[in-house]
Amino acid sequence: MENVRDLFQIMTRRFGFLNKNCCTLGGFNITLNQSHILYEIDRQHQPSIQQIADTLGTDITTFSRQIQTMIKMNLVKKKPDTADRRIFILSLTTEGKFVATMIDEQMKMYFDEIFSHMSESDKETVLQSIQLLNKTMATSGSCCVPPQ
Amino acid sequence: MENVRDLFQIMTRRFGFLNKNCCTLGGFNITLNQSHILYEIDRQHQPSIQQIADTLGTDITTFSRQIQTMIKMNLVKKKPDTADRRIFILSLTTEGKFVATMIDEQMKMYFDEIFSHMSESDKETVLQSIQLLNKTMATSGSCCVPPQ
DNA sequence: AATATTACTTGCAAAATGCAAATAAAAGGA
DNA sequence: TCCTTTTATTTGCATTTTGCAAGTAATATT
Repeated sequence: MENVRDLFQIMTRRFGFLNKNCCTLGGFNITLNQSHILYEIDRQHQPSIQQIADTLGTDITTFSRQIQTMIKMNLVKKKPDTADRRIFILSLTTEGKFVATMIDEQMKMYFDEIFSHMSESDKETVLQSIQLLNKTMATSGSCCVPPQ
Repeated sequence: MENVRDLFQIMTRRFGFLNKNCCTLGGFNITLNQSHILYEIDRQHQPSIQQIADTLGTDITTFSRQIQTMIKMNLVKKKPDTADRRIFILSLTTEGKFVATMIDEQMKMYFDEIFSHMSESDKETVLQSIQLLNKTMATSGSCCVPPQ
């Protein structure tokens, strides 16, 4: 058995490549980072700029500009919160949602391909393992959150 | 059970944060990217510049400059290959090796912390799952390699 | 009402990126 | 062998990305 860090490093690198491939596929040309932003806006419920920046561990001033770019690209919208006018709520435009969905389907295809080389019970074990790992990392204090 | 992509996305994000934390800890101030470069040079046997760039999926011209920076920082050395003088072999300096080792130990501590919240048999299952996953992704054609 | 905090934006200078082109060495073909 | 092609690496250059410091505007606290 290789050491633990090696296992994780290799796995996350491969997953990173997979993610990167999905960005450039199918004509739309977005960066890996933009793909992650689309993903998070799609996932979270009425997220603010600050929330997504925190989730991704990106500096807020940098993120502010990344959003400006994506608004110009017509992938993302922002509208002021009705209750607190300092806050801007992010959402995907129709085009942004389309791109996010395309990427999602592409990722699903890749995963299906990977897991097609595994028995159903192995697949089950692997997915449950990752789920357990995520749960454990979530409870495990300061180790797996953005710095500061 | 959440969907597969979500599981992976969350896991790799957490692992990314963990990695990032290790860069800034303990006084040395290197970027996440530099940490990955140290890791790969340490891991591979007499790697060339091209090899590491390929492993990390980084553009060769960008990588050439990243290495120049790390040589100036006295973390990395390069020396021409004796057999093929186009090639430069990378290695860590004493200081680079020290930093790589510190990061490695820090990562090990984090992993120990995470897995301390798990039963020994769960830990075993999780690690074997990741190993299986890596093996499967390795054989599974074009899906998990750098673009082009 | 004055002060502090929070959410977000902009100025600016530094760093990182990648394409095109250059160099230099090795490999392959006639 | 000479000529062409390929490979490994570097540099020029223009663009993009980054993050700190400082700003605005709105809410929260005192």
